[in-house]
Amino acid sequence: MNYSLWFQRQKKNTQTPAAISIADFKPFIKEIQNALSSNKTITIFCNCSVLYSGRAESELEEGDRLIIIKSDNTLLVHQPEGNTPINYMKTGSAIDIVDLGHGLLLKCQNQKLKETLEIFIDDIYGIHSYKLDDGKKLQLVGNERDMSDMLKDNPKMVAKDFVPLSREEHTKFGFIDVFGHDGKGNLVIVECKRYSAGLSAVQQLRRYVEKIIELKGVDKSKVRGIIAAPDIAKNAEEMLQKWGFSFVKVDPPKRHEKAKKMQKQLGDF
Amino acid sequence: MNYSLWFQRQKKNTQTPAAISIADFKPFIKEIQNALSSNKTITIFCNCSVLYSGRAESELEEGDRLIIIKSDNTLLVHQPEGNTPINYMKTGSAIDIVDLGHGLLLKCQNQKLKETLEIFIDDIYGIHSYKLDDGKKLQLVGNERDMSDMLKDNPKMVAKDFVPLSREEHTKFGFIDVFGHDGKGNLVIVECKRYSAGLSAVQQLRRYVEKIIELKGVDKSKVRGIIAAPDIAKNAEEMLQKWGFSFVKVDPPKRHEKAKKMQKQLGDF
DNA sequence: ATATAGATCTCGTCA
DNA sequence: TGACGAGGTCTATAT
Repeated sequence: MNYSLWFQRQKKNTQTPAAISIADFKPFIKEIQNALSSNKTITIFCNCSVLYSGRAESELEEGDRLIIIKSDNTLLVHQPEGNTPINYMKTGSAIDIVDLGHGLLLKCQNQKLKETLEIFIDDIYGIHSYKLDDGKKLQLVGNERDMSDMLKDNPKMVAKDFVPLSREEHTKFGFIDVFGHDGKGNLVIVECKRYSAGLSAVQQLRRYVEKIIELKGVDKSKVRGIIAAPDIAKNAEEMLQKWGFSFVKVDPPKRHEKAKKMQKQLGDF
Repeated sequence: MNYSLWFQRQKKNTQTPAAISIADFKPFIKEIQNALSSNKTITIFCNCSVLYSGRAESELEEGDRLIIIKSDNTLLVHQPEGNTPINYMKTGSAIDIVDLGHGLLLKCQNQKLKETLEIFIDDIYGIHSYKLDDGKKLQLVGNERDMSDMLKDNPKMVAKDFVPLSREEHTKFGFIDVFGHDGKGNLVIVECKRYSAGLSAVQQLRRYVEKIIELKGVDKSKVRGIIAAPDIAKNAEEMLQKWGFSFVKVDPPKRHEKAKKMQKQLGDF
C-alpha cells in the first residue's frame, strides 16, 4: 500500500514560538517511521541545524534545507543552492527519529564507518515519501576508457608508427591506458586525459615509464612516454619536455565519434 | 505567497495507457513553471528516462526517480539508492518544461558549459516545492589544513629537530603543506594526507623536493621529504625509501584534538 | 579489505 | 580565467 502525507505549514512565527506544540510533530514522526520501515524515498522540507562527527567533524547552523532519505538509508541534506549535499551519510546507516518537544532530532548512525549525523529539525514545511522502483544503470559514452579504446583502434592518432598491444590493463608496470611499441623497437606508453593534462598526469606517466625501465631492464632511450589529451598546462608541458616525453592533442570521443567508428566498422563488410 | 500542490497518483497502468490523458499533466506543468519562476526548491517523484549530452554523453532507461530543482537552477536526478545523483546539471542552467501529450519533457540547457539534459517524464507520483531560505556555511574541523596546522604547532610530531617555517603556502616551490628545516641545515618538506598515503602522494612530495633542489640550488642530500599520514601503502613505502624520504604516522585532528590544543593555549597564560 | 585511478568529479583559492 | 590541490571526496575495479 502506498500511503503518503502532506502538510503545508507556514514558517514558524518566531514571535509566538508557543504556537508550535508537541502535537504538531507527532504525525510527522509517524510518517517518517512508516516510510523508513517500508523503504520509501523520503523528502523533508524543513528548517534545521546539523552536526556531523566521523572522518571529520562539522557544524551547520539553522537554515532551510531539503533532507532526502533513500531506500538504502542514504541520507542527504541539501541547501537551496549548489550541486553537492552540505551533509550526508552513506548507505547502511541506522536512522532514528526522536521527539524533542520543541522539535525533532533525526539521528543517523553508521556503526561500520563510525560516523554520526544529528539533524535538529525546528520546523517542518513538508514531508513526502514514495516507494521508488528502479534498477537501471547509466550508459555513458566519452569517458577515459572510450578514449583509450579510440586510440587503440586508431593508433595513427598517437603516432604514425604506433602499434598498440594492450589497453587499460593492470600490468605489473601499473595501470597503463594504452601500451605498445613503434617501428624502431621502442616501447610506447600512452597516458590519456579527457581534459587538460596537468602536472600530476605527467608524473603518472613518468612513474609508469620508470617502472617499465626498471622491470624490463631496457634503456631510458628505448621507452617513449606520450600524453594524449585535448590540452596541456604550461607547467606540465615544461615537465614533459624535461623528461623527454611528448604531447599529442586528442579530443575525447563522444557519440559523434562513436557513430563514425561504427560506420567505419560496418563499412569493413 | 507560498503556494504548493500535491497529487497522489497510482503508478501508470501499462495495460491502459490511454488512461493517462493530456489533462493529467496540465496542473503539473503549471506548478513547475510557477515554482521555477519564484525560485522555489522543487522535488518531483516520477518515472522517467534521461539523456545527457555535454562533457560526455549518457542514457538512462525508464525508472522511478526523484528529481530536484534548486533555486539556482541546479538540477539533480536521484535513483532510490546511492549517494550521488545519476544525472545532474550545474547551476545556471535554463530549465523548460514541455507537454508531449503522452508525458512531459523537462529540458535543461547550460549554454556556457554546452551541456544539455533531457528528462522524459512518463508518470508523476508527486510534485512539491517550497521557497527555502538559507545562507549558512558549513564549519568543518579535521581537514588537511587543520592537520598541517597541528604539525606546525607540534613540530615534534614530525621530527625531534624539526623547525617549521611556513604552512600551506603557495611558495615559488609549489603548494607545500609544511615547510621548514632541521638542526643540521637540511630543508624539510612535509606532505600531509588525511588517509593512507599512496603512490601519488609520494610523487607529489617528490615533485616539491625536486623543485626546491632546482630553485634553491641545494644538494639532494640537503632536502628531507616527509610524508605525514595515518598509514601508507606498501608500494608507496617502497618508493618512499627508494627516494630517501621518510614516513611519519600521524592521525588527522578532530574536535577532540582541537579542544586539547585550545586548553594548552589557555594554559599558556 | 586494500590499492589504484577516474569522475559529466566538485569546490576553493591564488596567480 | 586557468592552474592546482583537497575532498567527510565517491565510485568502480582488481588483487
